[in-house]
Amino acid sequence: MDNITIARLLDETASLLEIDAADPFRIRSYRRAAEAVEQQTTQLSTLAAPDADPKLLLAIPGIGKGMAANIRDLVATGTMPLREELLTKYKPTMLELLRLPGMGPKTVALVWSALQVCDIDALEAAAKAGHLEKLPRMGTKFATKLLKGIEDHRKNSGRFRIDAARDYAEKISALIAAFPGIETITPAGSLRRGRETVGDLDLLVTGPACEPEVVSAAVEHVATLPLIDKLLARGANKVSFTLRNNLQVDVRLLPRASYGAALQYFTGSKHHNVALRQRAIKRGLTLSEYALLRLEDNTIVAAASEEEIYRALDLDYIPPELRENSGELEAAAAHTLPQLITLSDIRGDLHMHTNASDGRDTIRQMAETALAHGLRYIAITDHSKALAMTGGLDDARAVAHIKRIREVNAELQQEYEGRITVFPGIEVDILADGTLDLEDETLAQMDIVVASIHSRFDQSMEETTNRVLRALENPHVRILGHPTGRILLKREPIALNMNVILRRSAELGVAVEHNANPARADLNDLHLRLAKQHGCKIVVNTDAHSTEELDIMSYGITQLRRAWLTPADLLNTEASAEVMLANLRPKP
DNA sequence: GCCGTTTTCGGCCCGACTGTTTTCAGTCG
Repeated sequence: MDNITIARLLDETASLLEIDAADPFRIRSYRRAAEAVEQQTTQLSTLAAPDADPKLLLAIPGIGKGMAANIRDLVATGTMPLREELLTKYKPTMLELLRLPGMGPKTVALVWSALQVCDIDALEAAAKAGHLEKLPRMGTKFATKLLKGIEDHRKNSGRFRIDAARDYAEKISALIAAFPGIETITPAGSLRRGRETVGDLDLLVTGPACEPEVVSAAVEHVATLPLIDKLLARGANKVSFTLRNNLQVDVRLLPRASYGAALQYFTGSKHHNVALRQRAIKRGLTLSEYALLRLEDNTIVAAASEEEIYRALDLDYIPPELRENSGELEAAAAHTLPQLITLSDIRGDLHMHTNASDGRDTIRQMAETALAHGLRYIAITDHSKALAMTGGLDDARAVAHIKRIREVNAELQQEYEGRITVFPGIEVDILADGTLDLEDETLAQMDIVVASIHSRFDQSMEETTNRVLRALENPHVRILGHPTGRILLKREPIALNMNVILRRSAELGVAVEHNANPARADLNDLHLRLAKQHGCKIVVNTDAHSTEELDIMSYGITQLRRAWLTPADLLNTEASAEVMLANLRPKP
């Protein structure tokens, strides 16, 4: 049993305990343990083996005697007594109910005890039949909202966020690569195009072991991978299967000679490929997943690499992120494709948290990791007091925190000879009426004030828009944080008039943030293009809560590339911290 | 359940907001 599975089972047990109305602190122990397990780099199954030193498990923070016993049970038997006991009282499908908006553990327990409802279909039926309204503290409004939530959930489920998909792709690729004679494994499809979510995983495999006369052995290897849940299909050079989480994976093993054509074909998008094939036909050629052929005599024009295929069609190479048939073919023909932004263009990150609020690491740790990532400047922007659960800072603590940030900055400036600058900042909360939850005098002391919405996602579009507009008028606000408030796969974006907000941001010189977090991938390509049109200053930030999360900048870049953005379109590509700061809205 | 210790038990993040209320439980972050 791998760490991820152990973590998932512990986390599920925590949810079941919640439904069981158990001691909240006990529940939190299970959640903390799950997180701790997930972050371990060594496999716990070895530490939990009967002959292993029991101290090794206990050395992990968050794992005590009880949890160590749980983990040993999980590794030995695949389950544990508490989990089994809870599953006699509740159903595993109830865990899915918890993912619906408005459904917490108490409500899940209530519909179970009162109506024997334990899955989404039954809950939907109960809501439609008006049964929910007879329950305490539930009315028509709740039922309406719930039905909408179920609809959204159904629409999204079955799709996986790009970060999860990429993790699975890497895991599977490592297993496939173990077979001798396999050289290259490339994820194709929407993952390669950098879509925010993917429906299934396409993995293209090549190398000497994929040549037609020997490929069957490699196919056998893929078809017997240990993490396969259901084997769906197995052909001469293709294997399809699903993982336990229902993610479908299609693996294709192809000879080197046609790898480029296959990669092009399976990367898509469908519309891009249709347009590309039409272009081929106009030139007396035909494009398939095997090769670009001349129609009259079937001779191969190009097949081994994507570059030569595009070149043979009189096109510049089109990066996968642009392949949506939205003008990229015309631009490639006219040699006017933009020089897209890359990760190495990013020189600063202006939104991150430390252990002063809900982050995990210190100012110094964040700064040193940022430096190691090649950044020249960062802003520490912990939460303000309205976000109480994060330990958000009130005015006094915020001011004290600035002082610490300045001290650390002074130390780092000396140690690293000015290669990294740390700006003091805050992520201030935009309250329901558009005011901010800290005093202007406090904000005046910050170099970077990021204003974000964290509550009242139910306001009307007009109310929310006005709320943001009012916040923008505060002269201390320099960055509008995660503007659409979207939590991918979980919540719709806030209903607001982005056009108006982006226009006003541009007028005031307030930068708009593209949040790099794949969960919050929140300005979509349309918004980003609109922001560019309006002349907005755009920044891409990680919103990191730990040093590891500084890695997620790469996901933000992918989305910027999809929006055709170049380094010149971003503010935090500026090499000099001072120049970047001077380009932000001037301090009052 | 974990942790830290004053080795035996008390502390462990909490405020905003909603829908249903006539004073608050439940959800969310």
